[in-house]
Amino acid sequence: MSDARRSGCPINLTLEVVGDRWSLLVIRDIMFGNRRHFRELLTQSEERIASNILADRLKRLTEQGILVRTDDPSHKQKGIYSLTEQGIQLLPILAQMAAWGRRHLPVTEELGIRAQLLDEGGPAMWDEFMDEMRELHLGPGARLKPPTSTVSAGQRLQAAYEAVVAGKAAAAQAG
Amino acid sequence: MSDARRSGCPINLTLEVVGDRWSLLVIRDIMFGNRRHFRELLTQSEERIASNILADRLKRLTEQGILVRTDDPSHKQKGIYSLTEQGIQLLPILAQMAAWGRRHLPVTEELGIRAQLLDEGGPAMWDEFMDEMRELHLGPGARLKPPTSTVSAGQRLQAAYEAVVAGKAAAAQAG
DNA sequence: TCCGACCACTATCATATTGCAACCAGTTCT
DNA sequence: AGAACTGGTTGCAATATGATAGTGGTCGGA
Repeated sequence: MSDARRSGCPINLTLEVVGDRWSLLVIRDIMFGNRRHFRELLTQSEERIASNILADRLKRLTEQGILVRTDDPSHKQKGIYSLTEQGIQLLPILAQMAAWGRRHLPVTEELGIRAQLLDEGGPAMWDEFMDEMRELHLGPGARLKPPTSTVSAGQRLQAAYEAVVAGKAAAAQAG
Repeated sequence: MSDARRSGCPINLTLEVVGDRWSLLVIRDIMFGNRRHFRELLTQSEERIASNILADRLKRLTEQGILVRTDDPSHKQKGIYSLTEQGIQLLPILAQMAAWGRRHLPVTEELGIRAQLLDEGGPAMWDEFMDEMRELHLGPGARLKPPTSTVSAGQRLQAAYEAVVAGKAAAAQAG
C-alpha cells in the first residue's frame, strides 16, 4: 500500500486508492450499513476487521478525499465518518462487484439479497441510492433531485435483507 | 491472499478473488491490450509487474476459473491465456473503475481516452465489447449476437488510443 | 466523586505478501 | 553449435497484515 504512482491509467490509479482487501469493505459498511463511527465499523462488520487496519484505512481514505471525519457533538472523542461526493460515486463499482460475485461465487442468501435488488434495479436505482447518500452524508441540500419514491432505496434494501433473515429464522424454528 | 472465506457477502467474495493490486491489471491487459502470453503481459504492461507476481496471479486466476491456459501450437513452452465467460463478465467492474478514476484522479490523456469512450458508450458498448471478447477468447461460436458495427468496439478503443499518442508525438515535434 | 463501561486509536510482534534480481532449463532461430 | 527467447522459479529484503493487548481519555449513573 505505498502511494507511489505506477502509471496514469485510470484503472491502476483507482486500484491504488481502493485496491486492497479492506477499503471497499469499509465503504460498503458505511454505504449499506450506515455505520458512521469507528466502533460500529469495527464490531458490526461480517469480516471482523482488526482495529489497527481499520484505523489505517479510515486515515488513508480520509487523506484521499473519499471520507471526511467530523466531531460527534454527543461525545468529544467520537468522530463521524461521512462519504464525500467522490466516495458516493464509488457505488457503481460496488454494485458491479456485488452483481459479479452473486452470479459467480457462493454468496449466502441473506447477504446476496441486497446485491440482487441492486442488480435488478440497475443504474436508475443506483442513482436514487446515491442521491439518498448525498442527503445523508453531504447534507439535506446536496440532493440532485427530489426523492422519487416514498420508501427510499436504502430502506428497500434494508427491508429485503431483514425479510430474508426473518424468513430464515422462522424456517429454522419450524424445521 | 489466503483463500479462507471471511464472509458470504458478494462484495467480499469478489474482493477475495480480484481484490489485490495486480489481478485486475493483468485482466485489463488481456482485455484491452489483447496480451495472451506470459512474456507479453510481463514486458508490455505500463506498471512493470514482477515475474513471480505475474506467475502467481496467472495461476490463481486460472484456478479460480477467470482464465484458462492452453498450449500454443507454435511453441512448446508457450501458453495462451484466455478469459472465461466469468472473466469476460468482469468488464463492467473495470469500466466503472476506469470511469471513476478518470473523474477523480490524475489520469494521463492517452491512458484515459479508452476510459472516456467506454464511459460514453455505456453498457451498450460494454455488451458489444464483451461479445467481441467471447469470439476472441471462447471461440467464434460463442457470440451471443452478430456484430452490430463494422468497426469493432475493441478497434475503436485502440484507434482512439493511437490517435492520442500520434497527436502527442506530432505536438512534441511541432513544439 | 468514584466506578465501570465505552471511546478512538496505538504498540507489539508473528506471519504473509510483495518486489527485485538473478537464475533456470527447454525451445527455436540462425 | 550458439544466441536469443520461452515461461517460469528461487532467494532475500522490505513492506503489509492481523491478532492481541494496551493507551489515555470521556461519559453516565450511584
